[in-house]
Amino acid sequence: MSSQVLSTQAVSSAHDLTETAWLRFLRAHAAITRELSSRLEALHELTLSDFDVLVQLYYAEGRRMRRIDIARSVLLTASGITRLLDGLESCGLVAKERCASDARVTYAVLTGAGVKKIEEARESHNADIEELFGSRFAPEEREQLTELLGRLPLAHTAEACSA
Amino acid sequence: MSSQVLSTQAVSSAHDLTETAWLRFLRAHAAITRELSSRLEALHELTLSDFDVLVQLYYAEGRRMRRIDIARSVLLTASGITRLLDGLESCGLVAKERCASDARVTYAVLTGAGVKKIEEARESHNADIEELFGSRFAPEEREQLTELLGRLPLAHTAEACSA
DNA sequence: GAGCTATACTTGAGAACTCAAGGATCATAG
DNA sequence: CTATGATCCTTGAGTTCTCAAGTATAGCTC
Repeated sequence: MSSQVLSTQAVSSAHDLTETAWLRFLRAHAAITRELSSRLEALHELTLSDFDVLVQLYYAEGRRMRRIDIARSVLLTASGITRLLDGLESCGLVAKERCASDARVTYAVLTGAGVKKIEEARESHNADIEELFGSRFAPEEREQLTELLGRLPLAHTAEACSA
Repeated sequence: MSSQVLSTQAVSSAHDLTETAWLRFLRAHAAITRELSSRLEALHELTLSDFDVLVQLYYAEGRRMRRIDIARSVLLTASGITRLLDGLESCGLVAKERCASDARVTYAVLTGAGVKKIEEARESHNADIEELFGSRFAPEEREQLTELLGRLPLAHTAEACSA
């Protein structure tokens, strides 16, 4: 790490290489999410997590999901989701809905305002992602990168999303 | 995103590809750092950020750095560093040191205990990184990945580290 | 149908940040 | 030498999470 690790030259053993790659991964994540979330906040008053949840709901069947499934798909804890949805509910973007067959679960449903919001926000946000992330790579590099990243642990996401 | 975006099959346009790659990047980061930091905490009572700062100091000249430079290299704000170092100082891993030539700056210096701590922690932590991240890739894939990640915005890290 | 365990959700307390503001020192320009 | 502005650091307040504990419901087993 430090000087050696982030400069390209000192890359030598397989081990240092892993360290370099990991450090770049970490720093890039910090730098990009910082910028993305500040833009998202400024333009749409949404957190990156808010946005993430909204998009999950947007694509879900009936634009509705169990809270626990949201938690798993965006990698937050159940209690994190409770608090996050509290916010989105008080903004009128999401509503609660009881489940007929299981009284333990409450669905989160996207409201009309929520749909509108996410459609607006997605435009600028996708452009930002393209600028800060995607545009760095040629088409076939994108595929490579996507494939490589796909080998990393994604926790429950893959399962939750391949359903 | 959602179903389409994280499954490999629905990958089609360049745009969706960027979205997929970005989502994988985000989720992988969440999943890996969660696991890494829980192991680090359990074995060594260190945060991922603590560790990061400690390693930066470990490799710095004289094992000493200005707080502002630490902030830039690990991508935290100055105030975040103040609080983080407060913790490390009260654990005796790091000490303050006045700068002779500039009274505004206080250095953070790694103590003997700090050196020992980081050398211990690095062993298991590097193994964890290898397990959760590096081991997913063949040697030449590591180089590819490292190169690709190097094109992403790393904020001040590159400058701070190439010095 | 009584008890057990598992699941879904919420809540209180606390960790790890951020931002905005303030204090101290430095560097420069007049 | 003195004002001006930049830089380094800290602090108070607020945000967004987490973990642990608690409540309520479900389903299974005997």
